[in-house]
Amino acid sequence: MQAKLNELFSALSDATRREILIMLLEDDMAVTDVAHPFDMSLPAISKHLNILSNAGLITQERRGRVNWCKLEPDGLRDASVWMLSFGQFDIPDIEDLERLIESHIDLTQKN
Amino acid sequence: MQAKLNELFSALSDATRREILIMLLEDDMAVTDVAHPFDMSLPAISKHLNILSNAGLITQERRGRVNWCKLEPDGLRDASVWMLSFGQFDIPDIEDLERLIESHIDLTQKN
DNA sequence: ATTATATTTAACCATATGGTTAAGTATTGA
DNA sequence: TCAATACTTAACCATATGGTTAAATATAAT
Repeated sequence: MQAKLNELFSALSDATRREILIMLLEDDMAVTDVAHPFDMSLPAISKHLNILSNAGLITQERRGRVNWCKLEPDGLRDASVWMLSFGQFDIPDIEDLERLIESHIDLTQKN
Repeated sequence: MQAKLNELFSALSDATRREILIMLLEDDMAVTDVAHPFDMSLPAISKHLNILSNAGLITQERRGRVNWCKLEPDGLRDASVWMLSFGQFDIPDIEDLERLIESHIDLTQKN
């Protein structure tokens, strides 16, 4: 369990990977399309996608020569449970959530 | 903001640091006492505590020669908001939370 | 059959991370 | 004043991480 949490939080600790997750909120994507907005080589993105897969945050399904990347909605669950179990911080208010969701949308539109 | 989230998730990606946070749920602790249950040198723990401080997850207050470590309850907030904003995963059920809180208690008793 | 597309694998590099030991700095107690 | 306590800082080391380019693989299109 600790190893799994290590992997999860570690996967989330990189901004590129978090952006990829946000992009995948919109829709499933091919690896090349995931790579497009980033100023980074395809192999680099491929590595990031592997890390996200291993952490259980996405799944990849190859159809023909295209590898489709798809958000794994329950992937964040364990990390979320771990954090909420602290129960020490104020429950994030709705406005914070809304502001952040907006910013996700801004981001996906920009790219 | 991305840099802050990097720091936060990165701080949480290490099992030693997560255990320290759980220990601090019980009470504030001196550095030496934090170090005690771990099979690791004091400087190593000191580094971990710095990382937790920089991530905003704990605060340290020196009184005399003792540096008291204290959980920063709102420290997890930003990371939590980020994760909840995905809103894609099932809300963690109460039983999961309770089971995990129990396991935290077991852990602090063991040490 | 050949070429283009989509992606991964391999080899490499610089920097970051997590540990160590040894030495340094305050503060407290005898 | 001298020694013990509670740390932190410095220097170092091995391995991990995040990037690169070049080559390999598999499928699709011509």
